[in-house]
Amino acid sequence: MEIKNIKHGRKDYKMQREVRTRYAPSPTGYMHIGNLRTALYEYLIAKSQNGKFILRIEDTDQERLVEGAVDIIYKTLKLCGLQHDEGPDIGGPYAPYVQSERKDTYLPYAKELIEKGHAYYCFCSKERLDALRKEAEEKGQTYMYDRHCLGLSKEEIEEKLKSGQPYVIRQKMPREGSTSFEDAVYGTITIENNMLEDQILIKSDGLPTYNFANVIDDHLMGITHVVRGSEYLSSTPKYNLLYDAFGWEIPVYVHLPLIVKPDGSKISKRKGDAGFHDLIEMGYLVKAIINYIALLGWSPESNQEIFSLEELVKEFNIKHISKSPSAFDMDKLRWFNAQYIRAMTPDEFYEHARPYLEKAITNKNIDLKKVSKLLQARTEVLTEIPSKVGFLNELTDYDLNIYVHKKMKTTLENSLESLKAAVPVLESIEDWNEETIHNKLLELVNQMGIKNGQLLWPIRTAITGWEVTPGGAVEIADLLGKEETLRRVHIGIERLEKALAGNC
RNA sequence: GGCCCCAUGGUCAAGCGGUUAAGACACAGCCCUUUCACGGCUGUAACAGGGGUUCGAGUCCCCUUGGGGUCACCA
Repeated sequence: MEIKNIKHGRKDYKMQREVRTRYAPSPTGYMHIGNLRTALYEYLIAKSQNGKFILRIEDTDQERLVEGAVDIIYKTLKLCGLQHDEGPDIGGPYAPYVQSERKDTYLPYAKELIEKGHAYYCFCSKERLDALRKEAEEKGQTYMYDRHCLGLSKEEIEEKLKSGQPYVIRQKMPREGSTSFEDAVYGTITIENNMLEDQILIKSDGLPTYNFANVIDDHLMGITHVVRGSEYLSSTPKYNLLYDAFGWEIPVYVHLPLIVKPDGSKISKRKGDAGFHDLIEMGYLVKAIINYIALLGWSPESNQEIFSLEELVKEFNIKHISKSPSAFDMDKLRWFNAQYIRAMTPDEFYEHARPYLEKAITNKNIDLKKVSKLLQARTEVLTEIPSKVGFLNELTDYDLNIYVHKKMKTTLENSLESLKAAVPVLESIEDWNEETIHNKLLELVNQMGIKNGQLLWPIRTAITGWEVTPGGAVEIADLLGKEETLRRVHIGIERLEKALAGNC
């Protein structure tokens, strides 16, 4: 009862403490979409409680280091607006924030553990370990370190140390009982202690393993909420044993469900799955990506779907994080992207579309801004722009059958009539713009006593040569200009006449 | 294989013992309309299976099945 009260008091204290989360990537050069979401949630958890978001680089595995990877991390966080409050590039009260630069801080803690009886030196060679592993495998057993070095006497250890024999430091796990912990999303998790291996804390190169460094650094840096992927769920008891051995307060754990591919398998760089930067290159907007992944594994209380980062900060709540893995759905991302495109002002969209338009449209007479207006409601992903505007450059050969449209009630014959009738009307337009073209053409429709489509469909067909185009006859005629429009209409007339004559 | 976790339409998901089981994407149809889009409306579609508990179970418990994670001197 008393203990319970103490714990309770501690919890209250914790609630008053400043919330501190950390994003702790290892610099391997690829921004996995799941990692990004972890960073996002860490940011949201901190910011929604007026806390701090810290960036820490976990580079204790020097073999996996990738040049420039840290810059990718900075760049991505910045692009996404996930501005950290402390980190290697901006410093902070707990610097340094790169684990390789904190190399010397870990060993003393490991030694403290040895003194307390929670860890021990191990001099086993890689060969011996491999042989052990192989043997276990052949017997169909689960390999676990046999504690060979636990029995070493103090003298033996001294001697080996003195002779410079390479060593690691292992955590000594309890062999009986079980360890439970509370996860903010998964609830209580219990694992039998005999499932816990005497994991390595300090590697033979003197650097700590993740398993050790994360505990030391999280404590030293005052991290209150440890947020990470659910793959760490089963090793969390090991970390808690460490916290307990040191007498440190255990942080709040927030394990996140995985993001998987539509077929349920996990996303991997090796299989060529798209990372964050690939999505950007594919024409997706940063804000759309953030919005989408925020909703992959978390849901707001309302039915709102479109969220700015600021709104997410307001709405985010750990309680609504789900436990089951979610599939990354490109279609839905596309939809979000389209939503963001439509929400832009015409000028904003133009700025985004311009690079694509400039590359795709070689016809210098075309007003790109007008094209951009036509495209905004018809674009879901920026990269699809080029495929929609080719007809503006030049009129290519087209199948005359596209003049025939059932719903428009157009045929080769009446298309020819319409085009012929349109020529003098178009020629008579002095001030060539959408309004004048529109008015004149509709006037003609009235005169001819036909439906709009019967005149406009053939014109659009003649001046584009495409069955489907962004914009109708009027907009496109305006874009092409009077001369080019008439030139293309005449080509249409010629080709239709030829075809009809041939048929008779 | 041992251990851990998960399980509502094709996908993302709401739901906290009593609901006609939301909403979104995708799909289909209709409307708008000079094509295509946009927009609007409508529709198809789900509680994995079996046992309990309860007056009553998607909601709680157990089993089965399925999926995922984890078992490194990687994180």
